[in-house]
Amino acid sequence: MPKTRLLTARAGPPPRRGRPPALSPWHDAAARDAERGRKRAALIRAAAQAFRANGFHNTSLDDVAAAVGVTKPLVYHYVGNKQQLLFECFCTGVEQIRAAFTTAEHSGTTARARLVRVLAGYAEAITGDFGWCMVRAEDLDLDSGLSSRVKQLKSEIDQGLRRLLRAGIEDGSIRSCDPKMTAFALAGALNWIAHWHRGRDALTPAEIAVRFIDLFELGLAPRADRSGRR
Amino acid sequence: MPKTRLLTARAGPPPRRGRPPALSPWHDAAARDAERGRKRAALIRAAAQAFRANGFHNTSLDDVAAAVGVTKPLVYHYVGNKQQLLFECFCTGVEQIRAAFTTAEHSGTTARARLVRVLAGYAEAITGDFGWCMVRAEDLDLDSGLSSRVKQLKSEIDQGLRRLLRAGIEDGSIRSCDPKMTAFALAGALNWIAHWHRGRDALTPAEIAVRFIDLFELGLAPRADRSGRR
DNA sequence: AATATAAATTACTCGTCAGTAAATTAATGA
DNA sequence: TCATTAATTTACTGACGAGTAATTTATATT
Repeated sequence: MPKTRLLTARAGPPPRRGRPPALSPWHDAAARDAERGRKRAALIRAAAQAFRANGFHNTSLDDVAAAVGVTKPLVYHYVGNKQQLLFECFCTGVEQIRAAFTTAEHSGTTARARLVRVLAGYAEAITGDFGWCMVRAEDLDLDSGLSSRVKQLKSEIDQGLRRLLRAGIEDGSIRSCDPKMTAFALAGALNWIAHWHRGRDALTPAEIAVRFIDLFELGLAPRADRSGRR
Repeated sequence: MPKTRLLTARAGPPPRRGRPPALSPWHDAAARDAERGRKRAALIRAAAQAFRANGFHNTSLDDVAAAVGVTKPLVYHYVGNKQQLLFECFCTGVEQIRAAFTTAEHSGTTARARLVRVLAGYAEAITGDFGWCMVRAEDLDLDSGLSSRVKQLKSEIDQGLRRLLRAGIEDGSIRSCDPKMTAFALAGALNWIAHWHRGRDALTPAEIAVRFIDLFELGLAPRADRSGRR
């Protein structure tokens, strides 16, 4: 794992880089804040990668700090503590999935078509850096406050899937089924990708999604009809 | 969680219980071995329950020992170390899934029917005490020796699913599909049950399996034909 | 009875790691 | 140029928990 070193190792603020600094204090303050945001994000991403590679409990904050070329106390400077760090990873991942929902919401005619869009975006998100944290991170590792927020976020995604399923049953694009169990099955299959997918896998996330969706839409049993074919 | 206390807390061998001891040394030796086996199994089961409840890293061996009314060093007496304990939990769970395969192997006419049998047994196993260990235990927590054995066992299950899928495509009971991705999707959906299922859930494992299998067999898209209907 | 062996305990060691206190360096602003 | 604030470090504490040594208690064997 190459050290990304997006954060400076030397003490003090980072050297100005690129264009010469405008003297407006406004600009400077904004730039500094942005810089801080970028560093924080880099830290969180590095943590997510380390957690995925070695697991949460086998990753020390020293490891995370080293991965980004920095020392542990700085981690505390950017994010409260280890739990918080995991939580941030989780949120970042969830955000991607929410984005998939909002994108799909306003696209596609039938609810099934929208659902398919969501599933594709979902698969993309799971294979990303934060997929592991979203899926494998245990809320058992978070104390009640953060744990319940995680459950809340997960539940929202679940509800989103169920809603689409119900809508599909309404508009006739989806066979009548138990929305709760079906949502669990869909999410489970997709989440599981985080367990086996590695960067150098034969299939791209998009290709994986296509095959999964084919199964979900058409099922294993052969079809005499052409219904559901695109 | 009530202490099961299947192991005695007093020092020394357990008090003879039930029928008076036959004096045959043969019988006694066998009985002692059996007793030891039962205690070992109880320990492993208690560990699996604790791991599921609190996670592997949040469960100390003191916890496990206490759960069974005993002290830590005895855990080492029965099983090598913490990793080994996790590994044993894993194996116990896998054994149930293998049983599902062998049962299904000799039943059902079409490969799809056999697959459905396997999936039902799989779902049962996942909801059991050892489901969590099978599914959520990270091989990252095991050092290379045990880790590779775990991977081996998982792979065998995966291959079993793929083989059934290929057989189904051959005999026409399953639509043509990518066996690898399909096996991943099926296993993922089922494994995920371990994440959300709790003992006091509305549906029994069997009922869950029925709904999952319905989705897998028939898909989300409405069917004009009756193919695949039972 | 005496000895060996197994079951279980108490009481310890030792490493790791999350989290913190205090110091340092640099930039920003008056 | 001086003071303030942010970024970053070094050097520490304190707890927890895996694993072990030595010991006790009971059963089995001769």
